[in-house]
Amino acid sequence: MKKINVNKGEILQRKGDISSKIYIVESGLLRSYTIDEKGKEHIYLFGPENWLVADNCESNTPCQLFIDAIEDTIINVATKEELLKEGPDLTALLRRLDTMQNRIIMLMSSNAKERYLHFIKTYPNIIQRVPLKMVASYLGITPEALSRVRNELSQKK
Amino acid sequence: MKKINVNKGEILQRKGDISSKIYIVESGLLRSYTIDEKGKEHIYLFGPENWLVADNCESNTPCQLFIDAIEDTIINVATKEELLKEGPDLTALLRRLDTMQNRIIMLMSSNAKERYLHFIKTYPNIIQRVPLKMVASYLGITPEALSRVRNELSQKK
DNA sequence: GTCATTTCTTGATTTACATCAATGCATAGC
DNA sequence: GCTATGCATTGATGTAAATCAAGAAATGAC
Repeated sequence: MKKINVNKGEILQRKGDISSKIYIVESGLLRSYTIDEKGKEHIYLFGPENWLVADNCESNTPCQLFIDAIEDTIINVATKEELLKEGPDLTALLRRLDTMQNRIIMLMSSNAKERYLHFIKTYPNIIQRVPLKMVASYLGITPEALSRVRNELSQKK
Repeated sequence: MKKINVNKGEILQRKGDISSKIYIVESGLLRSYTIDEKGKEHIYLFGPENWLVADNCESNTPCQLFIDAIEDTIINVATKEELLKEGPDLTALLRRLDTMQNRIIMLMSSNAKERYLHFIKTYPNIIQRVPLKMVASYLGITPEALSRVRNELSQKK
């Protein structure tokens, strides 16, 4: 488990890499994302303080996700093997599954506005720290659509 | 860890239940799903042989998912506490995370046709066993949309 | 400071999919 | 057997969000 500094913009892992690294964020902000065949970027996860960021690819298979730093970030790096040996943090693992479950349900049942409202409620601190286009990418909508949703919501107040 | 038989149509768990049960499918087919505020059903997971089906809700918080049997099914039931004590199957847990990761990426980047093609490639045996409307529900599209996709694909051949 | 690049917004248009409605086909119950 | 219920398909219409395009505003480089 090695502590390292990552500069804003630095890429830790690329899609296709064979990597079994796990990043635990101490401070700063990471993100993991894919780029699809049409060249569109989709953010899979924001990794703020205390989050664990990793691709779930099996050992020796190519990763699906890019991981980079949105802010200057301090992380602890471990290999999956190390983490498995020490006995992984089950609570964290289950919380992660819970996050993913919520995300899937949200993606299947919510429209743009509902997704945005859910996001600002669940991650109130993230929205201040990233450009809106990244929020849109996380929500699975376009920046234009997000702009209109936000506009509509501010009208109402 | 108790082995029980479940009849087709039987409901094992309802949304809102406080339950920490985990179902490991020995034979047959379970499904977990939610019903949103608009009354629409969204299938979260199909659980065929050897799959683990459970809600990831924390202990003593209400579940989000319904779980029922699509076929007559034999399952092993454990509580989360039991499973944690015995040391859970980490490989299974990671595979599950991988499945969820793929699902999220698919939901964000694929249209109806791509989702369907991905589904029949990934779960070739499921499609024979469930009504198409459940496949549609899993894919996050309507039965009508699925019907049109399938129609279009069969034209091409 | 200026200039360049990226981000955000606004409007017009298009498109994929949902919704609504009707009909055909099964399967199950009696 | 017949009737009822659920499932699948097809067509017509509606709609949320994508796409395309152009400016405005913010950010960063020098």
